[in-house]
Amino acid sequence: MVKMAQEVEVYPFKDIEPKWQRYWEEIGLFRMDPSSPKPKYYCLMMFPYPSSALHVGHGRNYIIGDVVARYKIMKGFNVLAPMGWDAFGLPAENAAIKGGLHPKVSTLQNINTMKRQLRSWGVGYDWDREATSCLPDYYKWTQWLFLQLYKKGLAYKKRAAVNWCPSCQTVLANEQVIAGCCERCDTQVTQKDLEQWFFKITDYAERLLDDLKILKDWPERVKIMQTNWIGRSEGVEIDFPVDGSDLKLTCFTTRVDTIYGATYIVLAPEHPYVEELIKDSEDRENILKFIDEARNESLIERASATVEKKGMFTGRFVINPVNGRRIPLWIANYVLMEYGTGAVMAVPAHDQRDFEFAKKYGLDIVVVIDNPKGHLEASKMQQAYIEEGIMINSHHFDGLPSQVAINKIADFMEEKDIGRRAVHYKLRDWLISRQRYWGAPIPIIYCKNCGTLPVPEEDLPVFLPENVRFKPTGDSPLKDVKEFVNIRCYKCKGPAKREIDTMDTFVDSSWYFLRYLSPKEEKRPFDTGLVNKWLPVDQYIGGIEHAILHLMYSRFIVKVLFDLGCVNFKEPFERLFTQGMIIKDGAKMSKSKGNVVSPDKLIERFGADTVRFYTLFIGPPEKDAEWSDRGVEGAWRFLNRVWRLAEQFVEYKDHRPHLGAEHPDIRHLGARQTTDHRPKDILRLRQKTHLTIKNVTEDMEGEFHFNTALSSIMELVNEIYDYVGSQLPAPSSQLKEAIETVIILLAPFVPHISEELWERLGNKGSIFKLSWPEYDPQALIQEINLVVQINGKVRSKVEVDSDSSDEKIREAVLSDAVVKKWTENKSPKNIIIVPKRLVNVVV
RNA sequence: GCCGGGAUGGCGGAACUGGUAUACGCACGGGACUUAAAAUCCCGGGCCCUUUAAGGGUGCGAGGGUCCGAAUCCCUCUCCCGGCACCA
Repeated sequence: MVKMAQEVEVYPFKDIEPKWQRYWEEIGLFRMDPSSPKPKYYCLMMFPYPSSALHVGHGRNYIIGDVVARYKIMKGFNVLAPMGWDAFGLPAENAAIKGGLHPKVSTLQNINTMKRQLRSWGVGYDWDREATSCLPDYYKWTQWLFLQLYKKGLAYKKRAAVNWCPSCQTVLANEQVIAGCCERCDTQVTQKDLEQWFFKITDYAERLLDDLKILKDWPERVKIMQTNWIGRSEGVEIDFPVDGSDLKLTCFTTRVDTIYGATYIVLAPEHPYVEELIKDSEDRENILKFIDEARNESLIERASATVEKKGMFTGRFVINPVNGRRIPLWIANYVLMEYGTGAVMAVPAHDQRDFEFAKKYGLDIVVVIDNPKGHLEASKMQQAYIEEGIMINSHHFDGLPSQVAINKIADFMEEKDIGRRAVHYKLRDWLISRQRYWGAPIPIIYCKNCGTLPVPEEDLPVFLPENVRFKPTGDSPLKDVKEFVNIRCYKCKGPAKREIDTMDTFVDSSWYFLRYLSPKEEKRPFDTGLVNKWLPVDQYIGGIEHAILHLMYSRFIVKVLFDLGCVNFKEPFERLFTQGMIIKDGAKMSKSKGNVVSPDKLIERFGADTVRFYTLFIGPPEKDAEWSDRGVEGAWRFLNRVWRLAEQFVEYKDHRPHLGAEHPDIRHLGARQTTDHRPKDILRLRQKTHLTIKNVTEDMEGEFHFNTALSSIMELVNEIYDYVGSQLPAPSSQLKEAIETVIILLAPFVPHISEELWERLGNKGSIFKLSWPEYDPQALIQEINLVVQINGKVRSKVEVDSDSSDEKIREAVLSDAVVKKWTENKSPKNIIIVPKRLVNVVV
């Protein structure tokens, strides 16, 4: 760590930073003005869960967002940059169970800590619009949202095998299970049969997929992840009559071209027909035992492709409807009830899983698609042939290419009514109930007479009782709160019970960006007029970890609201930016790993602007980056360098003596006199100034490559130092412009020091009231160095005017001494001139 | 296994639609200032060979190709990171 001698003169960030933070609040820099005629810009950061303290990794998100907001303010937009709190959730409740504070108390405390931290970073928000999801004025409307889905039939309760986290003592949505483990605590997830509330997101699968095309400014990888998660497959559902029974088994396949090669059918152990089908089997006991074992395999075992495929013959047969072949019916652990129909037609010759299974249990293998590169012999195959080919053993489809047959067979089946085209998705419905306390109560009551009833909207909110006993039981602690649970039915006035589960916090976060437009609204969740004016969000910024969860749920909820006529847009987020993580010692920062870098200490030592600068300079913001304390010092040095430069200029401006003997730096600068190139140097300085404006603006408008934007500004500062250092500069408009440009371009990144220097240079008012500078294309044109290559190798350079004709350039190049040396005795075959870049002489 | 993304000095990373590879910063070496240090300012640097100077060769994970010219385009391969993972 650095030693910081007290006597060293450094810029006074400790005075500057609070001063300007106060000033921005006073002038309401971040207060959105509803009556402004300026174009709107909704800049949204994913609202955080209020944990005890932020580290520099969290800071990256807010700093990036703050840079964007400040830049857009300078570009003349009416910027909306709100902030809120995703304040329900497990950690606060778990802390309470361990004997800590009540979740409400700890959450509100954490919010205060985080607000202080955000402020100390110089990150600005329109705090009048703050929304906190754990407060009744917010969750009232989360409950309202539930009721809307309920009314539309999009919220329903069903008994199902669900993911259960034994550590969190609650169910999880499919999206919250990562490789068979809980996304929060990494505990292995088990299966439980429970009655749970779901949102019918599967009804929106097609639209969630299709509308990804609208999202042009989303990272491709996020769209791909969502596409894969939705998992659309086109195929055919085929009915297989069970021999000696009225039952029909329907199988879904994407490879109907292989139907003639189906040699057996496999059912999932959970398939509803299993019981009926095996009731007369001699082997019934063993089959039931097998099913039981398969169902008890953990998710991780079931999900893993490497687990051994196991199955049992049911003793029954089904009829392949295309050829009348009687084929055996099996039950196997590798068939999933949740996907397709829970019954699969097996074609061992053309599916690797079926192939392995058939080999293991001695089932028939029939080739129906031949490899054009060499005839397939079922008995000799080492693995399934899954590619396209020529149809064989398939009656009148023989000889067709399989990719043609696939459609013809589907037509044929629809004609004969033995099958039909169908689309299936991997996406499952969203399980939203949680057996936990710290969430929005699900607004449902159960009446013995009237059944399941939604709480009337006028009775919202269903208040979350505060006086509860926290214990990890697997049931919501609300179960024991009698005055909460036991109520009268509003219909029959008889005794009724409230739903005791609360909602997944992802429901809270699926609509918060609408609440910001009218956070104090009491009569409705949001002001439709304002929301329609301000949405979609122009720029959304957050972590890649939400690529599927939050971002898909929000898209779903907005589409539901669109269908309800509550909003007039189909997608909530126009442009998405996902920033990378900050890594320390090779790992994500976390308390348990002990590698957390606290921003508070760094701000204390170097100031917020240094932390901001380094965080932005560390690398491209969408990529992960390794934190380096040394790098912070580099940022600190640079800001001091800017400070000294500007301070020096303040002295010029005032015509005060600037070569004071006491000040070694300036004495030194004055002492170095070289030949006077001033007119040329001044042009070069102006060129660099305008080139920097161009580069920085392009980085701001493009992919947010703030690291290169800052590099450009540093180059300009170096150029100014060179200019100032090589002569005794008289105050000039070009030098003034260069220094002012540095300060203005730096403003979105390091706002405190920029405001202060701007003021010290004699300007009034906030630097953010200026408009962003535009570059002068004329300033970029001047004499240029053309690189001269001989046969593609750099050998020399010539200086020419930027508007020289090719003829002139050719002349200049051929008369160059180095070129002459290399082309001696040879005449140039070809001379390639790349305008403003290089000349290649081919000999 | 499938689908993405990536590999550039000692390190983080630049390089516009193919056109001076290594900008900017960190670390390092040298110098100035200083009693000294810190801070600051200036200079230096891919690697190899040669050298008084200058110069030459080579170099963007590996190998090949297209082109006057390739980090960038094409083919083959290696490794790393992320997502999905028995989806029929």
